[in-house]
Amino acid sequence: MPAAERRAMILDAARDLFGRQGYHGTTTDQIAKAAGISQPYVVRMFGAKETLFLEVLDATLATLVDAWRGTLDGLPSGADEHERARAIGEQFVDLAATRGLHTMLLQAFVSGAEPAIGRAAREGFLGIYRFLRDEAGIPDEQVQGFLGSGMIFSVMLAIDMPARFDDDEDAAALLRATFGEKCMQVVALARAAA
Amino acid sequence: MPAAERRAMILDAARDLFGRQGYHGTTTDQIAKAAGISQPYVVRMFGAKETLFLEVLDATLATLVDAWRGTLDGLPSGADEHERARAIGEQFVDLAATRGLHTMLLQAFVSGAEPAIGRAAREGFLGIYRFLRDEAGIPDEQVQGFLGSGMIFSVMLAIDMPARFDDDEDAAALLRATFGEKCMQVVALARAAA
DNA sequence: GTCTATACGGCGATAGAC
DNA sequence: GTCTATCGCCGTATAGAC
Repeated sequence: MPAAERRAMILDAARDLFGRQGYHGTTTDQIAKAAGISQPYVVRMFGAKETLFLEVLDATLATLVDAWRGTLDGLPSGADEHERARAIGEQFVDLAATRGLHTMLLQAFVSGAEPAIGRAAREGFLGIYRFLRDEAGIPDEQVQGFLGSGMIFSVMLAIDMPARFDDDEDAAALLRATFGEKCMQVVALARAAA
Repeated sequence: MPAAERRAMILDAARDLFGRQGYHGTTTDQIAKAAGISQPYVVRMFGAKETLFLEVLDATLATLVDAWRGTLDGLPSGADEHERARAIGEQFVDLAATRGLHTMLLQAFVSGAEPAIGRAAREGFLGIYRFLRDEAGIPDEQVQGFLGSGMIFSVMLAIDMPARFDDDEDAAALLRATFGEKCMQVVALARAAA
């Protein structure tokens, strides 16, 4: 198999595993097994586990921003900032289909104790902010609400709250409170991705 | 030293370290050194690293909820839901003085791959929701905004964004966008805690 | 391009003394 | 209540063959 294709497979498997278990909680052997190759080959291909994590982070951010660009391009040119925010907000939720995307970002944000990861995570967050401000044209007053709802969605995925919707009354109430009318849709999407 | 006091010291040291480095990224030896005792004694006292993490999580949630109760008690009895939300929101930021509190919670939320931690994290999140709803009387419509801004604050601490306020224009813009008027105060608090 | 074998360090946990 | 010594496992990384 050509190296480029192999890399993509490894990056996909690694995003899912790093997203669920974090940087230190994931072994290169788990990633290798998920990608169907040997552990030393994973290390050989990326040099070190940390480099792999950083490449996964870059790829994940690129996937997110590319998807948002596509969403904005598909919008009628007269769309105002609320419509744009709503559209990319929905796209963010839909990206749950890309397994591990949201949790991978969250894991990067909490792995700042590794200096290189901390730098990349900070820079990645700033890249998202710049995109919202400069490309999506979201005014600063709306940024907090947008980022906040994205964070809540990501954390809900991380703690697998949507799985408890049917069994736990409070879980259902919380999901309704945080996602409002879109609750059922979000829960369905999250479950399909899990 | 009496066991109870020793426990409290270990729990404090562990909260800080787990908060910065996560469950898998923190060793029982680091915690022992921070608490000034030997590594086997840490394990002996809590049985296992996982038990220690779960106890730290419980203690951290208790600290948060107790602080919030105190805040609500100090409010004039006529305070409406917006005043109550504002008061406990400020208290949440002030709790940055309790080193590692916010990041510890975040770390618990992303460590759900360990079954016992996942359960405790989910239950902890629900406990926070119940407190907001039943004790603080925050209506469901306000819950998303409240939780969202709390998440953003916690993530900003985790990636050490406040430290970049002076040097990075975009970091400053992001912090202003997410914290508004309270930005300077929040940045100062976050830095004092770091 | 991919594997097997393996070195090496580190970590959680146990044993047992004081 | 607290320590030292230590076991055994696991994880990353390297060497080197095919």
